[in-house]
Amino acid sequence: MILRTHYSGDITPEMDGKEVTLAGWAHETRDLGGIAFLVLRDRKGLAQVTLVKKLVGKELFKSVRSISRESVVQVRGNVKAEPKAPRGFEIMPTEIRVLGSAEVPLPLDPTEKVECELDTRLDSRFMDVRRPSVLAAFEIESAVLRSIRDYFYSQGVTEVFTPKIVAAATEGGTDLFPISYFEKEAFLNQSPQLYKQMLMGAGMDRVFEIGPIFRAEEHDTRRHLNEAISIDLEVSFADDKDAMELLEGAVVAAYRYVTENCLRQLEAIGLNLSVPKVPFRRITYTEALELASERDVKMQWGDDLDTETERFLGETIGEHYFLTDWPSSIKPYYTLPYEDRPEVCRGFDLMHPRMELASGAQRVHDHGMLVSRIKEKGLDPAGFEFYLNAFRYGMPPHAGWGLGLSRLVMTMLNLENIRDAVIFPRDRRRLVP
RNA sequence: GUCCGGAUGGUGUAGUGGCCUAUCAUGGAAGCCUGUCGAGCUUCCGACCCGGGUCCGAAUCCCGGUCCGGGCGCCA
Repeated sequence: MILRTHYSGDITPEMDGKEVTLAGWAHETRDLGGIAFLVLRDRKGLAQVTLVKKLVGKELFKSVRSISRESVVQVRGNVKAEPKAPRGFEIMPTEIRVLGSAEVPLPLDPTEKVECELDTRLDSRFMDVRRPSVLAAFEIESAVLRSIRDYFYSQGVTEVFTPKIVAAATEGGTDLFPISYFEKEAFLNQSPQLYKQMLMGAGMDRVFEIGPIFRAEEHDTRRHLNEAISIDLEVSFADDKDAMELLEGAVVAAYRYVTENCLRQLEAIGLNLSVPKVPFRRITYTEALELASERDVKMQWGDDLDTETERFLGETIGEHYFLTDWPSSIKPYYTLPYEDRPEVCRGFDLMHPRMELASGAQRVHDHGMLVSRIKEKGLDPAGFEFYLNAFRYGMPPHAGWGLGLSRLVMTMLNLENIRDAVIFPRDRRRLVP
């Protein structure tokens, strides 16, 4: 049995006289002597419950005074259109039940009147999410996921799951978290990359996966976490240009869906969101260096972009853009080099002015070339056998990318810290809650 | 990892050697109040991160630790 008939946000003055039951949290109470107000909050908004002493009787009136802030309450009563009340209506209660009382003092202030540091908020995340602007960000994140899934389905992409527990640190580069797997050593996967490529060899043609990735790096910034959600796509019989179109398509689909369907949440955050225009600008790595050379001469062709250069490019360009044609030396072995100039490869990054959102590439699909690229990177092909086998019996040309969900949401909502876009973030220090 | 900054009631803060029996807001307790909507008014409650040192005297200065924030690095 559902304990409410309506959410606060669903009630309008036109429902005057209707009996409703609301359930939520005691956002605040105000006792004026002969009249008292209880503001009830649920996920869709606030509703004012008005208690007139003479109407509700001493008992019920008195009971409201004993309800602590943030206690869970159920209120049965009648809607009354009332111009003096917020949103033009109030609830005239016949019954108020406390379903879960809240202790005092609270670990933070859910009414958002008193500021609160991020660390304090994360320690009591369950209460932090009661704050309307915090809840709104996570509801928008859900909308982003929904819209991107819808977009993928409209493009004929199949959703898959690949293992997060893997045998070895086969991808080189970043640090993996080791775990104990019965009598064997295992790791938490840092990317579904190898698996989604194998599924191209499996003939699944177009796949996507939305799932966690784990990186054991010691980075400690506002835009890095050790556990993140990655939106990964891989498509066969397609090249890097096709993959970029699908990427900008997914991003714009998300922005469009949010602007059309999350008005209440955007208002709670105080954000006026506009949809970026496609196609996004394409800028080659070499062009980016030339742009940056006006200010920064430290960068040499072949270096990865440092934070300062990245920020300069963002400020100069001012909107989403693709960085293409990277030096092969700083992209992973599975990125396809250009045939006529192998020092440059068909890898790309999707950039927001504030940071990198996604990276992808046209992949190497020739078995022999892949083996030599692995060797060139100083890795041992023997460790990649399970992966390389998929390239020996008919692997189609393919391309794909991985997009950071939290970075997408963070940049969309202009959040200061990536932890504002993850309900229970895992960073260098935080393992609880 | 590294550099810089910080740690004061439940929460957010003021306070740069004595004026601190520590400021303000929010909150909590008690009371008044029939239209609040960041309600108002009265009274009360509640804090200097830990350890060592300097000094007649330390929230304040020094050393070490812990934790936190920001920058950079690291990051296919």
